[in-house]
Amino acid sequence: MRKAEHLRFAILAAQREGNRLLTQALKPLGITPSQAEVLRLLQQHGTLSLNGLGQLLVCESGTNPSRLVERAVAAGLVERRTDAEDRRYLQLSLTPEGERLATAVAGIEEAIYTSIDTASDGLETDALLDFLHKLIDTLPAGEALNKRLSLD
Amino acid sequence: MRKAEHLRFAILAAQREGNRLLTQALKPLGITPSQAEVLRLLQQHGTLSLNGLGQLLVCESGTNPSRLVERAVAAGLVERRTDAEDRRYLQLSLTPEGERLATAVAGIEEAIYTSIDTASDGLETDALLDFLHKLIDTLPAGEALNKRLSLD
DNA sequence: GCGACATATGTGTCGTGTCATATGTTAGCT
DNA sequence: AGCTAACATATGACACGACACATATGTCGC
Repeated sequence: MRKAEHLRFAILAAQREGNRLLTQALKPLGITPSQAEVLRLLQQHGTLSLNGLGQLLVCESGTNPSRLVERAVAAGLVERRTDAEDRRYLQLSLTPEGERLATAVAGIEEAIYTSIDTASDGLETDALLDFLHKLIDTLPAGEALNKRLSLD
Repeated sequence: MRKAEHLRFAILAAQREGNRLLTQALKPLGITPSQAEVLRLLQQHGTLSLNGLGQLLVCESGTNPSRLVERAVAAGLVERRTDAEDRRYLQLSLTPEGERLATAVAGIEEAIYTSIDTASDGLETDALLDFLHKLIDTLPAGEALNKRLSLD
C-alpha cells in the first residue's frame, strides 16, 4: 500500500474511532458529539446566529445546522429566538440545562485530550498539524477550524 | 486551544473534507466513497463473505455492511450468492459492470494520492502514521487497516 | 437426534452529512 | 414605491454510521 493511501485510511480510521469513543463517553449525558460541539461553542460565544454557529462547526456541515439545532432545542438545551432587528437571523443561546451539560462536556473532552497527549508524546506534532492544515486550509472545515483558532 | 484539541479537530476536518472531495470525484460514476471501497476490496480479493468484507472495511461499520452491499447489488455492481457449503455465508463478487467501475475508482484514488503526496512533501509522514496507529491500533477500524496492510 | 450455544446475516431506529431547492426577510437600485 | 438580488433559514431526499435486536444456519455435547 502506498504511503498516501495508508495516510488516508489512517486518518479515516482515527476520525471514525474517535467519534465512536466520544459517542460512548457522551452517552450518559444523552447527547451526541455534534450536539456537544454546539453546546461548547454556545458556551464560549454566548449568543450566535445559526449561520455564525455553522461557520465555527467542524463536525457538521456548516452549511446546514438547522436540524442539529432543532434537536438541541427539542431537548431543552438551546433557546432559539428570531432577532428583532433582522428577522432573518436566529439568536441561539444555552438554557441553564444546556449550560450544565456544556460544562460536563468540557470535562469529558479534557480526558480525551489527555489520552491524545499520551499518544503524541515525543512526536513532532507541529509537523502533523502542518500537514493536516495543508490538506484542509482552503476548504470549509479548515476555515472553520482556523476561525476558531483565531478567536481562542 | 491546546494542541490535542487542535489535532482532534484537524483530523476531523481532514476526514470530512477528504470524504466530500471524494464524493464529488466519484459522482460521475454514480457511487459513494463507501461503495467505492467495497468495489476495490472485491476487485483485490475476488470473492468475500459479508463478514470478511466487513473486517477489511475502514470506511464503514465493519459490523454491519448488509445495507451497503444491498445497494451495490441493487445497482448491479455486486453479485450475492449464498454459499452452498455453509448457507450462513454469502459469496460476494463483482459483476462486469462492477469490475469496470472498480478500475475507474482506482484511477480517481491515484489522483487523490498524488495530491496527498504533494501536501506531505518534505514532511516526516512516518511520525504521523506512528501517531495515528497509536490511536487506532486496538480499535476495529485500526484492525481493519492493519489486516489490509498485511495482505497487500 | 436434541437442545444449547455460536456464528452470519438482516432489520428497525435514530442521528448525522450532503446536496438541491424552497421560503421568508432585508437591502439596494431605479 | 416596486423590483431584484442577496442573505438566513428550513425542508426533502438519500446514503452513512452506530447500536440493539431478530432470524437463520451450523456445531457440539449429551
